[in-house]
Amino acid sequence: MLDDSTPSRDEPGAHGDRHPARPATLKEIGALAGVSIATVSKALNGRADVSRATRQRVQEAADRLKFTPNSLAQGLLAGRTGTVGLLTNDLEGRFSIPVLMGAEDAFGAGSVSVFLCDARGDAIREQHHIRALLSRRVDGLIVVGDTTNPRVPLAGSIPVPVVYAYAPSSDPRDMSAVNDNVSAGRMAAEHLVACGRTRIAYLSGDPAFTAAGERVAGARAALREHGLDLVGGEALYGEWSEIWGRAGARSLLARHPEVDGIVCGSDQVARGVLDALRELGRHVPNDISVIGHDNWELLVTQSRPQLTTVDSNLQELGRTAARLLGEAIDGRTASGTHTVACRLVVRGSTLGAV
Amino acid sequence: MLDDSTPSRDEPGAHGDRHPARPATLKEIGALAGVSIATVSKALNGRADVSRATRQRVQEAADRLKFTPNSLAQGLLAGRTGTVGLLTNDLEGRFSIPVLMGAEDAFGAGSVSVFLCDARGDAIREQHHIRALLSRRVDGLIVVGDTTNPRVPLAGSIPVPVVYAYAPSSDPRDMSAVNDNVSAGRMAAEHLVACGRTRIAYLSGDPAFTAAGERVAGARAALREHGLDLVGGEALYGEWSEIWGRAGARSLLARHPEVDGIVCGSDQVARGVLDALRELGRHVPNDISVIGHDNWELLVTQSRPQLTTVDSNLQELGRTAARLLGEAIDGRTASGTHTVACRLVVRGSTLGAV
DNA sequence: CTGAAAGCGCTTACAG
DNA sequence: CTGAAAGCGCTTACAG
Repeated sequence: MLDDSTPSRDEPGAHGDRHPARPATLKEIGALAGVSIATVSKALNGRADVSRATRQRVQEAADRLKFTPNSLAQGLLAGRTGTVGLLTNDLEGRFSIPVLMGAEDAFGAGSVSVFLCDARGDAIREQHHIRALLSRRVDGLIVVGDTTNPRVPLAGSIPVPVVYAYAPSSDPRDMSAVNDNVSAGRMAAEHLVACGRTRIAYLSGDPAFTAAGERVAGARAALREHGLDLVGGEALYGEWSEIWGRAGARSLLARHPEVDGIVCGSDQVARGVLDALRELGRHVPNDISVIGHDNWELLVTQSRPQLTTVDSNLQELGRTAARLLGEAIDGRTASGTHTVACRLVVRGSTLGAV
Repeated sequence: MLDDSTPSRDEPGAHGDRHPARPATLKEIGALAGVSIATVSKALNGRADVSRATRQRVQEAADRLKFTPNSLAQGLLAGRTGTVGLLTNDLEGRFSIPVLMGAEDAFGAGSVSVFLCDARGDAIREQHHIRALLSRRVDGLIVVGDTTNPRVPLAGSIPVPVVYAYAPSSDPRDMSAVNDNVSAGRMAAEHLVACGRTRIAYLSGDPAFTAAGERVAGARAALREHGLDLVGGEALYGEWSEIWGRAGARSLLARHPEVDGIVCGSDQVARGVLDALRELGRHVPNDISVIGHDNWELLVTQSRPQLTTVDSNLQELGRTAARLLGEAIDGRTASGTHTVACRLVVRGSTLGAV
């Protein structure tokens, strides 16, 4: 019988001996329950061949000692650690955290833990992190880009599966999980057309980003299907900023005052456009409908009016990356680029347009 | 002699056999170099008592096999894993990532790896993550709050040191690393006074946040030292949003048109204030100087003019948290609340004020 | 200077 | 149903 009145070895006063004994081991549980460590292991792992009575006795002893199995030892035996590395360059955490969350979901909370490493755009630091992660025997790696541009694959031969998220690997044989920016652009233009807009212009971002051109291409394709083309014949490129959005909108409206819809390459650009239109006395959405990309909370909910946008579903992207990685770890490799759809989020900047 | 012309067992074609043999072990290196694993271990770990010749032979063999030591095995022996858990509720990653970066710096990249877990404000999920982390035998835990409000300490007796970052633990005996919001508020007001402002108002954020009141208290203290008080006698509270910033500014200016400086509880509020002032025809900084808090890149660089603000030094906060945790892990516990200073960042919204 | 042995905490055949 | 033994990959006294 376990004597519950005896204070357990692991229950110090709340703030007295704060880090008491090292964690309990199978051996100690075995001693307390009067069985061998092999039996403790089986009992705790729910193996069939343990008597009910023994199993219960072991369980009680384990609870008494606040037993937590040592994953290191388990990992050493199993040849698998249940850990993955998430490598990012994302200084602001805008992409990494949603991707991390999606990955946690997909892996099933608890069964897999994620090492997050920020390389800060530094190749040396990236190498350090990779070495450390491999030394910790992660089962796989997710590399999150800070832009949608393809990136060079990790250097050297990595002995575990790697999935590139957001930014694909430039090697098509690698596994990548990315947004479908073409259909995102299509989605944006379709929505403006559905709002009854026919004189639609495009204010894009930095042309050095593949996402910029892809979104424009999608939008133009959609317009063509409706017998339309972009006002001015071309998208205007600048940078991913409100400043550019404001300047671009002024310039656009000066040349093409007839515009009744503007697709913006990002929410930042769109936010600038909204401010400029307000100052030009153009009403959104009555005179002009505006739509952005990204669904960046801070920008879209605080603008006047709130901004309709195309969400990148980053969390879903993370889930997809994690799923791919999981399959590869299990030997069912699905190489190549996997696409995650975006999602229209309608708000005041297009809603109620006449 | 090692024969370099023989392809090593670990060099598959770039995309052929992608995940070749499991990683090399000391045993394999020993076999290749013709020594025992004990000697391999000593040679690779730079122990003194190994002959130069042997050490070199071992090193060559290790390089040949692309040896990476198994941290799990090392951790099992050492009773230390060189890992810490970072527990956050920060959906946007705005705080977690800078804190993570600071922690990586303080720990020294490579020597410590960080598990990042997002509890998403869910106590159950937090428990799951803690169990998983303890199972992985992290050496310590950093708990990052998503607000500056004190939080309840982790439930149960955690067998490793815990440092609370950004949000302190409500138990003063715990280790916490937080901003000094009082002196941040003081800093903001001092700066406006230094700019020659004398009719200074305060537009705060959500009064439910301790940071709101602390910043106000600091600002008032600074003003009093200059024989000033807040215009209107009190700070105006609302929420942490541009919408409130716009509304608050209008209301403030209607009642106190003489205002020549506005301290804002956050950059979001300040951004709203800037927009409202512009629409009211008040020039910033000539008529009115405006200062915010947080130095949130997206907000401060895209506003008109750019926003002077008080940076929270989150990365430094992360370094401090990591340093505290490191000391606690080494047994040199420094309990209590440790404060990280903020930093004034001057931009156009106060610069050049007449 | 080198190596055999014990052991970190666990799991898994294999006997009993 | 239970346990002794081997072993995952490594480090560390301890002999030689």
